[in-house]
Amino acid sequence: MALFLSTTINKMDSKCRVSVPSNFRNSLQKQSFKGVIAFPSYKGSNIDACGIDRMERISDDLDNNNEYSQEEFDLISLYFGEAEQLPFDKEGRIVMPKKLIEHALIKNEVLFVGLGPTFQMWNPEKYKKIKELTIKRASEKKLNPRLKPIPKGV
Amino acid sequence: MALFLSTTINKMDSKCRVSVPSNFRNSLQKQSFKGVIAFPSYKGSNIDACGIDRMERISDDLDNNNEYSQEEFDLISLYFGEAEQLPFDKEGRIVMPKKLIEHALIKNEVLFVGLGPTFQMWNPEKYKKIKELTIKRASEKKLNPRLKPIPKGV
DNA sequence: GAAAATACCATAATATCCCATAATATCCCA
DNA sequence: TGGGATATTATGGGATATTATGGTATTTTC
Repeated sequence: MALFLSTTINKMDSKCRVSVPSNFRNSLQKQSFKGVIAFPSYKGSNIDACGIDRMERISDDLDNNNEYSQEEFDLISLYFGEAEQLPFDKEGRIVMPKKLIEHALIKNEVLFVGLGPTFQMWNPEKYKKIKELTIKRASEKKLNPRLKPIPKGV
Repeated sequence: MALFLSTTINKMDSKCRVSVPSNFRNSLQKQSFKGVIAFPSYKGSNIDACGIDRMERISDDLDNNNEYSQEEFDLISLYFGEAEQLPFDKEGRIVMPKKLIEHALIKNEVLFVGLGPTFQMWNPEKYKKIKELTIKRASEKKLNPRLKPIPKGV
């Protein structure tokens, strides 16, 4: 499974092309579809993304595992419908579709942030605000930003 | 699991390259990503680091374990975004990103401290000060500096 | 045929490789 | 156990490759 880490800001040009950061690209290039799967996030004004591998796994799970409730099933199905398949060009760029640009309020810069098995794309300014808010809320609730004890000696 | 022990100071050159101490390198070289995962510490001006194995476990846990609250999830996600993936060059060096250099106020030397499953990187002078402070506080509180029995698997 | 999408080429900046060296650590055998 | 022989480090610098980013040409699509 891909593991996406770190944060990068890249420019989007007049043709809506953006370079996917090379460290993200490396794991995506190895997958059966050479590119990015992207959705509008239902939580906020950003784009959720991953590689095709993850989609295939979710698809298999949906097919074979009956533990999903009807609501969950419907929601996941919606996701598939909204997913955009964005292939790399020779230079490792993707073209941002208008829908996603509008949803994430992207202007001429795209922030890529790794979230482990997935990553997100943001308008850098929006991201900064949300990040600060998250930290503020966490400190108000006295959440310890340390990772929980991880099973088996991590 | 990697076990990082002892302390070393190495030089950072004009290209921001630093040799990772060979005893640290040995266990990191065996992991699936040959290099170091590094974050700005949330506690102070130093860098927290580990190998990719640890991140993969955390990532899997985050993906499969639904016990996290939304706040916790968001906070951990931030961590992934701040993580830097630093590959070894052929000589066993990593390149320190500007962000981390600034966070840890590193000049031209990097101190590596082993902390068992993880390690830290410091500006040597900062570390010295913190260390002295820690010892002073402990002696004021008459803390017994003996190691406690360590929970299983750490 | 016009507009949009895609492929192709160019380039500056950056990162990585590759080689060299001195210092240190490790080995090995008398 | 000593001490020379060998290997491994940490470190430096120049050559090479990769990235991110443009722009132009060619192909689609309707």
